[in-house]
Amino acid sequence: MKPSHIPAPAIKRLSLYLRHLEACHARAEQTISSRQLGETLNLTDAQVRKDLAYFGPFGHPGIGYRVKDLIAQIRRILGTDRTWKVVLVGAGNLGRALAAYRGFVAKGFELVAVVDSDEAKIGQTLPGSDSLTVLPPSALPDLVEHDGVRMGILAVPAACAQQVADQMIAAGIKGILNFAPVMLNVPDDVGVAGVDLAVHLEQLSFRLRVASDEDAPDDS
Amino acid sequence: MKPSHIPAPAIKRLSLYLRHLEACHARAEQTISSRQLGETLNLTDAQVRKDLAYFGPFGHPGIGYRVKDLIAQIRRILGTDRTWKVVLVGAGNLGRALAAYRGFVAKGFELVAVVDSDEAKIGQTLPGSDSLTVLPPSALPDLVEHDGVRMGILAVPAACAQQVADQMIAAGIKGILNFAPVMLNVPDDVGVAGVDLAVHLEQLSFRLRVASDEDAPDDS
DNA sequence: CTATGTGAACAGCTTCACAGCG
DNA sequence: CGCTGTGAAGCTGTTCACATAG
Repeated sequence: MKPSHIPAPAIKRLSLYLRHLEACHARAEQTISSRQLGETLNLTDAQVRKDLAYFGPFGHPGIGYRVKDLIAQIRRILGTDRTWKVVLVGAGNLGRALAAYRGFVAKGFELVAVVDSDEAKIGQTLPGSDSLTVLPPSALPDLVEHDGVRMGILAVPAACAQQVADQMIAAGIKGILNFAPVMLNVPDDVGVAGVDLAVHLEQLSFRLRVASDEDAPDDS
Repeated sequence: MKPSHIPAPAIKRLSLYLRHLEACHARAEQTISSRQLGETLNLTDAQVRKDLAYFGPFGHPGIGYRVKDLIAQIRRILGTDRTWKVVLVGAGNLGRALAAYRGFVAKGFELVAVVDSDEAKIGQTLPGSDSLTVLPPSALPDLVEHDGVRMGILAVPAACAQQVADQMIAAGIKGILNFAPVMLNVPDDVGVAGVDLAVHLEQLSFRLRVASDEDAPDDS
């Protein structure tokens, strides 16, 4: 039986396993052991086995995991065995880049629309993307109801992020990938993942500061 | 005395505290209690106090924390009281957007150079940025030694990410913000923070899949 | 003999509860 | 009183060690 509660970090690692498994599959490898899968990602073999065992007995004692099967299983678990339609909200610098960035297109996500509240941008066609035209925010409800969009990427300035997020939620969007450096307030049934560049850079800064210098360590 | 080991999650929250404190400062608020600071970020007051107390007794019993002072302290802890010079490596879609994106410029980081190995891109001037010209990878050692660059943002295709990271490390870069969907192999004295869009989207996908209970619950 | 799946031991992070200070 | 700083308790996630299967 599966545990009712699965650690959040385990879900994150599932994505990493999938990434590596896809690389193995491309190299035509048939099976992989928990040890092999773990050492690429600096994890113990026990960690890998436990993560996978949360979801089912996918392995074969004495053999390991069949790469092809495990890919299919993890995709099913993560929900990327289907394709999720995604709307990009915000056509500023960051938004335009994300529209042109194809890194996630082949991985179960499809960018089907771009929305911006700036009158001047509405109607523009974004270069690099599949000729996506910038739509007004009023198009959001239709995208959800008619086009089956469930997820949105939020790439607007911090000052209006919460307000725009509210519009997205009101339209029926259930998952938001937030690039604005603010903590979004959302209902329980809406998922938020935050990507804050400043936070990441600050983490690095902290590591470098303690590693390299100690001219002014601090107090006493 | 301060504990020799500080939990990594605490460092991450420090960035979030800083973000909120800056907002408070902009609203001319003088002091803030651990409870107030915590409830904006969905954290307990004890959590906030413990995080801050790892680094020193910044609070004042009966009053709380002085916003201005705490901002200065956290900046000092994170190392963003100085400005870090950053090089962007990779002038593709994502790289160009990051160059134009000003979200982190005012927060202690300054983009001073852009590097790409594509001959066709070298010499180009990126729009939106401060007239940065794309340099060849051979410029990296000079940027580190002469210009004081310590950190790099890696925005190149997955296939060459490790190789390019090795060049950066060889040049003396000590912190890498990695946008490529691969696990980088680096020495202990180099810090890596990864931003993987596919991983984040997959986390959302998982949440949505389980939230919207469905047709094929799982295995047997 | 190899490699999985898993209860038990362990470690690390968070919350609690209270002493102490303004 | 209000609020911080902090040992102690509690909980969650990771590692260990072994039974089990091929």
